[in-house]
Amino acid sequence: MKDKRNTLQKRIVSDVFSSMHNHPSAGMVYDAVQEKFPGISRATVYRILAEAAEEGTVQRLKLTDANDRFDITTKKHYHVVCRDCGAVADVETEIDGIGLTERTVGCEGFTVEGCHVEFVGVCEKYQNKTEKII
Amino acid sequence: MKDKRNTLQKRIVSDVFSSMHNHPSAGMVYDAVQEKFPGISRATVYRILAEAAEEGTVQRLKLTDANDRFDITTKKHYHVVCRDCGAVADVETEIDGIGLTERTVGCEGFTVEGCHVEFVGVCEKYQNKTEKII
DNA sequence: GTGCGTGCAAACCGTTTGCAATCGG
DNA sequence: CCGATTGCAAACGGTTTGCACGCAC
Repeated sequence: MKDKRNTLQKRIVSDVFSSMHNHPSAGMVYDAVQEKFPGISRATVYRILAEAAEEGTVQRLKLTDANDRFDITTKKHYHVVCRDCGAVADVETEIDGIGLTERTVGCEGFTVEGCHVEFVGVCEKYQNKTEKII
Repeated sequence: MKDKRNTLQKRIVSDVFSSMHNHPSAGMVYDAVQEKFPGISRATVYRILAEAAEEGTVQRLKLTDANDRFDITTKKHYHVVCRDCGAVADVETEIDGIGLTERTVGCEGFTVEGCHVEFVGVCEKYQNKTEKII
Protein backbone atom coordinates (compact mmCIF):
# COMPACT_ATOMS: atom_id res chain seq x y z
CA MET A 1 0.00 0.00 0.00
CA LYS A 2 1.67 3.17 -1.14
CA ASP A 3 1.56 6.40 0.66
CA LYS A 4 -0.01 8.78 -1.87
CA ARG A 5 0.68 12.45 -1.48
CA ASN A 6 -1.59 15.26 -2.33
CA THR A 7 0.61 17.54 -4.37
CA LEU A 8 -0.12 20.79 -6.13
CA GLN A 9 0.60 19.12 -9.48
CA LYS A 10 -1.95 16.42 -8.88
CA ARG A 11 -4.58 18.92 -7.96
CA ILE A 12 -3.92 20.99 -11.04
CA VAL A 13 -3.86 18.08 -13.46
CA SER A 14 -6.99 16.69 -11.90
CA ASP A 15 -8.80 20.06 -12.06
CA VAL A 16 -7.81 20.75 -15.63
CA PHE A 17 -8.67 17.25 -16.74
CA SER A 18 -12.09 17.34 -15.07
CA SER A 19 -12.91 20.51 -16.91
CA MET A 20 -12.12 18.97 -20.30
CA HIS A 21 -14.82 16.94 -21.90
CA ASN A 22 -12.97 16.00 -25.06
CA HIS A 23 -11.63 12.67 -23.93
CA PRO A 24 -8.19 14.26 -24.18
CA SER A 25 -4.92 12.48 -24.78
CA ALA A 26 -2.13 12.94 -22.25
CA GLY A 27 -0.57 15.54 -24.53
CA MET A 28 -3.81 17.50 -24.72
CA VAL A 29 -4.05 17.53 -20.94
CA TYR A 30 -0.45 18.69 -20.76
CA ASP A 31 -1.14 21.56 -23.14
CA ALA A 32 -4.20 22.62 -21.19
CA VAL A 33 -2.27 22.42 -17.94
CA GLN A 34 0.48 24.60 -19.40
CA GLU A 35 -1.94 27.46 -19.87
CA LYS A 36 -2.97 27.45 -16.25
CA PHE A 37 0.31 26.50 -14.70
CA PRO A 38 3.27 26.81 -17.06
CA GLY A 39 5.72 25.24 -14.67
CA ILE A 40 4.49 21.68 -14.74
CA SER A 41 6.59 19.02 -16.43
CA ARG A 42 5.33 16.83 -19.21
CA ALA A 43 6.56 13.73 -17.43
CA THR A 44 4.55 14.66 -14.38
CA VAL A 45 1.32 15.00 -16.32
CA TYR A 46 1.92 11.63 -17.96
CA ARG A 47 2.72 10.05 -14.62
CA ILE A 48 -0.33 11.47 -12.89
CA LEU A 49 -2.67 10.33 -15.64
CA ALA A 50 -1.09 6.90 -15.83
CA GLU A 51 -1.42 6.50 -12.09
CA ALA A 52 -5.04 7.63 -12.09
CA ALA A 53 -5.80 5.10 -14.81
CA GLU A 54 -4.01 2.46 -12.80
CA GLU A 55 -6.07 3.24 -9.72
CA GLY A 56 -9.23 3.30 -11.77
CA THR A 57 -10.17 6.90 -11.06
CA VAL A 58 -10.05 7.62 -14.77
CA GLN A 59 -10.33 5.35 -17.76
CA ARG A 60 -7.63 4.95 -20.38
CA LEU A 61 -9.18 4.49 -23.79
CA LYS A 62 -7.26 2.57 -26.39
CA LEU A 63 -8.73 3.60 -29.69
CA THR A 64 -7.61 2.53 -33.11
CA ASP A 65 -6.03 5.78 -34.15
CA ALA A 66 -3.14 7.35 -32.53
CA ASN A 67 -2.75 7.86 -28.84
CA ASP A 68 -4.55 6.79 -25.76
CA ARG A 69 -7.31 9.06 -24.60
CA PHE A 70 -8.49 9.54 -21.04
CA ASP A 71 -12.09 9.51 -19.95
CA ILE A 72 -13.52 10.87 -16.71
CA THR A 73 -16.31 8.35 -16.83
CA THR A 74 -15.03 5.10 -15.46
CA LYS A 75 -17.98 2.97 -16.41
CA LYS A 76 -17.68 1.02 -19.62
CA HIS A 77 -19.28 2.60 -22.65
CA TYR A 78 -18.52 3.12 -26.31
CA HIS A 79 -17.13 5.94 -28.41
CA VAL A 80 -17.38 7.60 -31.79
CA VAL A 81 -14.24 8.98 -33.36
CA CYS A 82 -14.31 11.69 -36.01
CA ARG A 83 -12.46 10.48 -39.05
CA ASP A 84 -11.48 14.01 -39.98
CA CYS A 85 -10.27 15.52 -36.74
CA GLY A 86 -9.97 12.66 -34.28
CA ALA A 87 -12.53 14.10 -31.86
CA VAL A 88 -14.02 11.52 -29.52
CA ALA A 89 -17.52 11.43 -28.05
CA ASP A 90 -19.50 9.01 -25.95
CA VAL A 91 -22.06 6.71 -27.49
CA GLU A 92 -25.11 5.89 -25.45
CA THR A 93 -26.09 2.81 -27.39
CA GLU A 94 -26.76 -0.50 -25.81
CA ILE A 95 -24.49 -2.94 -27.53
CA ASP A 96 -24.67 -6.56 -26.73
CA GLY A 97 -20.97 -7.16 -26.52
CA ILE A 98 -21.48 -10.53 -24.95
CA GLY A 99 -23.83 -11.58 -27.71
CA LEU A 100 -21.25 -10.48 -30.25
CA THR A 101 -18.58 -12.37 -28.43
CA GLU A 102 -20.67 -15.51 -28.23
CA ARG A 103 -21.31 -15.46 -31.92
CA THR A 104 -17.62 -15.53 -32.76
CA VAL A 105 -16.41 -18.64 -34.49
CA GLY A 106 -13.40 -19.75 -36.44
CA CYS A 107 -10.82 -18.04 -34.28
CA GLU A 108 -8.01 -20.54 -34.81
CA GLY A 109 -7.75 -21.79 -31.26
CA PHE A 110 -8.34 -18.49 -29.51
CA THR A 111 -10.49 -18.27 -26.43
CA VAL A 112 -12.46 -15.11 -26.97
CA GLU A 113 -13.10 -13.09 -23.86
CA GLY A 114 -14.58 -9.85 -25.07
CA CYS A 115 -14.63 -7.24 -27.75
CA HIS A 116 -13.91 -3.62 -28.43
CA VAL A 117 -16.39 -1.66 -30.44
CA GLU A 118 -15.60 1.77 -31.78
CA PHE A 119 -17.73 3.86 -34.09
CA VAL A 120 -16.35 6.02 -36.83
CA GLY A 121 -18.05 9.09 -38.16
CA VAL A 122 -17.81 12.80 -38.66
CA CYS A 123 -18.21 15.31 -35.87
CA GLU A 124 -20.51 18.30 -36.05
CA LYS A 125 -17.80 20.80 -36.90
CA TYR A 126 -16.36 18.77 -39.71
CA GLN A 127 -19.69 17.97 -41.34
CA ASN A 128 -19.76 21.51 -42.60
CA LYS A 129 -16.06 21.98 -43.17
CA THR A 130 -15.66 18.94 -45.35
CA GLU A 131 -16.02 19.42 -49.04
CA LYS A 132 -16.27 16.31 -51.08
CA ILE A 133 -12.75 15.56 -52.16
CA ILE A 134 -13.58 12.69 -54.47
CA MET B 1 -0.30 8.06 -62.97
CA LYS B 2 2.96 6.98 -61.48
CA ASP B 3 5.33 4.71 -63.23
CA LYS B 4 5.82 1.78 -60.83
CA ARG B 5 8.98 -0.22 -61.12
CA ASN B 6 9.39 -3.86 -60.45
CA THR B 7 12.39 -3.96 -58.18
CA LEU B 8 14.11 -6.84 -56.43
CA GLN B 9 13.18 -5.36 -53.06
CA LYS B 10 9.50 -5.26 -53.92
CA ARG B 11 9.56 -8.85 -55.03
CA ILE B 12 11.31 -9.98 -51.87
CA VAL B 13 9.06 -8.06 -49.49
CA SER B 14 6.03 -9.29 -51.32
CA ASP B 15 7.22 -12.91 -51.27
CA VAL B 16 8.15 -12.87 -47.60
CA PHE B 17 4.96 -11.14 -46.62
CA SER B 18 2.80 -13.58 -48.57
CA SER B 19 4.42 -16.46 -46.75
CA MET B 20 3.60 -14.99 -43.32
CA HIS B 21 0.16 -15.62 -41.95
CA ASN B 22 0.53 -13.80 -38.65
CA HIS B 23 -0.90 -10.47 -39.73
CA PRO B 24 2.59 -9.10 -39.18
CA SER B 25 3.51 -5.55 -38.36
CA ALA B 26 5.94 -3.72 -40.64
CA GLY B 27 8.73 -4.49 -38.21
CA MET B 28 7.93 -8.20 -38.26
CA VAL B 29 8.04 -8.21 -42.04
CA TYR B 30 11.36 -6.40 -41.90
CA ASP B 31 12.80 -9.00 -39.54
CA ALA B 32 11.60 -11.85 -41.73
CA VAL B 33 13.01 -10.14 -44.81
CA GLN B 34 16.37 -9.74 -43.09
CA GLU B 35 16.75 -13.48 -42.78
CA LYS B 36 16.28 -14.03 -46.47
CA PHE B 37 17.95 -10.94 -47.75
CA PRO B 38 20.04 -9.15 -45.14
CA GLY B 39 20.78 -6.17 -47.33
CA ILE B 40 17.36 -4.60 -47.43
CA SER B 41 16.73 -1.33 -45.63
CA ARG B 42 14.10 -0.87 -42.99
CA ALA B 43 12.83 2.26 -44.70
CA THR B 44 12.32 0.32 -47.91
CA VAL B 45 10.22 -2.33 -46.23
CA TYR B 46 8.08 0.32 -44.60
CA ARG B 47 7.72 2.17 -47.88
CA ILE B 48 6.77 -0.92 -49.85
CA LEU B 49 4.15 -1.97 -47.32
CA ALA B 50 2.73 1.52 -47.04
CA GLU B 51 2.47 1.77 -50.79
CA ALA B 52 0.81 -1.65 -51.09
CA ALA B 53 -1.74 -0.61 -48.48
CA GLU B 54 -2.31 2.62 -50.36
CA GLU B 55 -2.94 0.76 -53.59
CA GLY B 56 -5.19 -1.69 -51.80
CA THR B 57 -3.19 -4.80 -52.57
CA VAL B 58 -2.82 -5.42 -48.83
CA GLN B 59 -4.89 -4.22 -45.92
CA ARG B 60 -3.51 -2.12 -43.08
CA LEU B 61 -5.14 -3.09 -39.82
CA LYS B 62 -5.42 -0.49 -37.11
CA LEU B 63 -5.91 -2.39 -33.91
CA THR B 64 -6.18 -0.98 -30.45
CA ASP B 65 -2.82 -2.09 -29.20
CA ALA B 66 0.44 -1.06 -30.56
CA ASN B 67 1.34 -0.99 -34.19
CA ASP B 68 -0.44 -1.40 -37.44
CA ARG B 69 -0.61 -4.91 -38.79
CA PHE B 70 -0.80 -5.92 -42.42
CA ASP B 71 -3.22 -8.45 -43.80
CA ILE B 72 -2.98 -10.25 -47.14
CA THR B 73 -6.73 -10.57 -47.29
CA THR B 74 -8.12 -7.35 -48.59
CA LYS B 75 -11.74 -8.07 -47.91
CA LYS B 76 -13.20 -6.68 -44.72
CA HIS B 77 -13.35 -9.07 -41.80
CA TYR B 78 -12.69 -9.05 -38.09
CA HIS B 79 -9.84 -10.05 -35.81
CA VAL B 80 -9.06 -11.50 -32.41
CA VAL B 81 -6.01 -10.24 -30.57
CA CYS B 82 -4.28 -12.25 -27.88
CA ARG B 83 -4.09 -10.17 -24.74
CA ASP B 84 -0.93 -11.96 -23.65
CA CYS B 85 1.22 -11.99 -26.76
CA GLY B 86 -0.50 -9.71 -29.25
CA ALA B 87 -1.03 -12.46 -31.82
CA VAL B 88 -3.74 -11.66 -34.34
CA ALA B 89 -6.09 -14.09 -36.07
CA ASP B 90 -9.04 -13.77 -38.37
CA VAL B 91 -12.57 -14.14 -37.09
CA GLU B 92 -15.11 -15.73 -39.36
CA THR B 93 -18.15 -14.41 -37.57
CA GLU B 94 -20.93 -12.60 -39.28
CA ILE B 95 -21.30 -9.36 -37.45
CA ASP B 96 -24.01 -6.98 -38.37
CA GLY B 97 -21.92 -3.87 -38.34
CA ILE B 98 -24.61 -1.88 -40.03
CA GLY B 99 -27.17 -2.98 -37.48
CA LEU B 100 -24.80 -1.91 -34.75
CA THR B 101 -24.22 1.38 -36.43
CA GLU B 102 -27.93 2.02 -36.89
CA ARG B 103 -28.59 1.43 -33.26
CA THR B 104 -26.18 4.15 -32.18
CA VAL B 105 -27.74 7.12 -30.49
CA GLY B 106 -26.63 10.02 -28.37
CA CYS B 107 -23.48 10.80 -30.30
CA GLU B 108 -23.41 14.53 -29.67
CA GLY B 109 -23.87 15.64 -33.24
CA PHE B 110 -21.74 12.99 -34.90
CA THR B 111 -22.83 11.36 -38.11
CA VAL B 112 -21.92 7.75 -37.58
CA GLU B 113 -20.64 5.96 -40.66
CA GLY B 114 -19.40 2.64 -39.43
CA CYS B 115 -17.72 0.75 -36.66
CA HIS B 116 -14.64 -1.21 -35.81
CA VAL B 117 -15.04 -4.43 -33.91
CA GLU B 118 -12.09 -6.22 -32.43
CA PHE B 119 -12.18 -9.29 -30.24
CA VAL B 120 -9.85 -9.86 -27.34
CA GLY B 121 -8.88 -13.27 -26.06
CA VAL B 122 -6.05 -15.66 -25.47
CA CYS B 123 -4.31 -17.56 -28.22
CA GLU B 124 -3.72 -21.29 -28.15
CA LYS B 125 -0.11 -21.07 -27.05
CA TYR B 126 -0.80 -18.76 -24.17
CA GLN B 127 -3.75 -20.67 -22.82
CA ASN B 128 -1.33 -23.19 -21.44
CA LYS B 129 1.50 -20.82 -20.59
CA THR B 130 -0.59 -18.51 -18.50
CA GLU B 131 -0.71 -19.14 -14.80
CA LYS B 132 -3.28 -17.18 -12.91
CA ILE B 133 -1.51 -14.14 -11.61
CA ILE B 134 -4.33 -12.78 -9.52
C1' DG C 1 19.36 9.17 -70.05
C1' DT C 2 15.60 10.09 -66.85
C1' DG C 3 13.73 9.91 -62.68
C1' DC C 4 11.76 6.28 -59.55
C1' DG C 5 13.35 3.53 -55.88
C1' DT C 6 16.80 2.57 -52.53
C1' DG C 7 20.00 2.88 -48.36
C1' DC C 8 21.56 5.49 -44.83
C1' DA C 9 21.27 8.24 -41.01
C1' DA C 10 18.99 11.66 -38.85
C1' DA C 11 14.57 13.44 -37.51
C1' DC C 12 10.30 12.61 -35.73
C1' DC C 13 6.52 12.01 -32.16
C1' DG C 14 4.54 10.48 -28.15
C1' DT C 15 5.91 8.29 -24.20
C1' DT C 16 8.98 6.53 -20.51
C1' DT C 17 12.87 6.53 -17.46
C1' DG C 18 17.16 7.57 -14.39
C1' DC C 19 18.57 10.70 -11.43
C1' DA C 20 19.21 14.44 -8.27
C1' DA C 21 16.59 17.94 -6.04
C1' DT C 22 12.33 19.03 -3.57
C1' DC C 23 8.52 19.09 -0.60
C1' DG C 24 4.41 16.74 1.70
C1' DG C 25 3.33 14.13 5.74
C1' DC D 1 13.22 13.85 8.52
C1' DC D 2 12.26 10.42 5.03
C1' DG D 3 10.78 8.87 1.02
C1' DA D 4 7.19 9.89 -2.48
C1' DT D 5 7.05 13.09 -6.18
C1' DT D 6 8.87 16.26 -9.28
C1' DG D 7 11.66 18.35 -13.26
C1' DC D 8 14.91 17.74 -16.48
C1' DA D 9 16.99 15.72 -20.16
C1' DA D 10 18.13 11.76 -22.25
C1' DA D 11 16.48 7.30 -23.98
C1' DC D 12 13.06 4.82 -26.08
C1' DG D 13 10.45 2.37 -30.04
C1' DG D 14 8.25 2.56 -34.11
C1' DT D 15 7.92 5.18 -38.08
C1' DT D 16 9.07 8.78 -41.50
C1' DT D 17 12.01 11.75 -44.17
C1' DG D 18 15.97 14.29 -46.83
C1' DC D 19 19.35 13.37 -49.65
C1' DA D 20 22.74 11.35 -52.78
C1' DC D 21 23.42 7.30 -55.33
C1' DG D 22 21.97 3.46 -58.38
C1' DC D 23 19.06 0.84 -61.10
C1' DA D 24 14.71 -0.15 -63.95
C1' DC D 25 12.84 1.21 -67.90
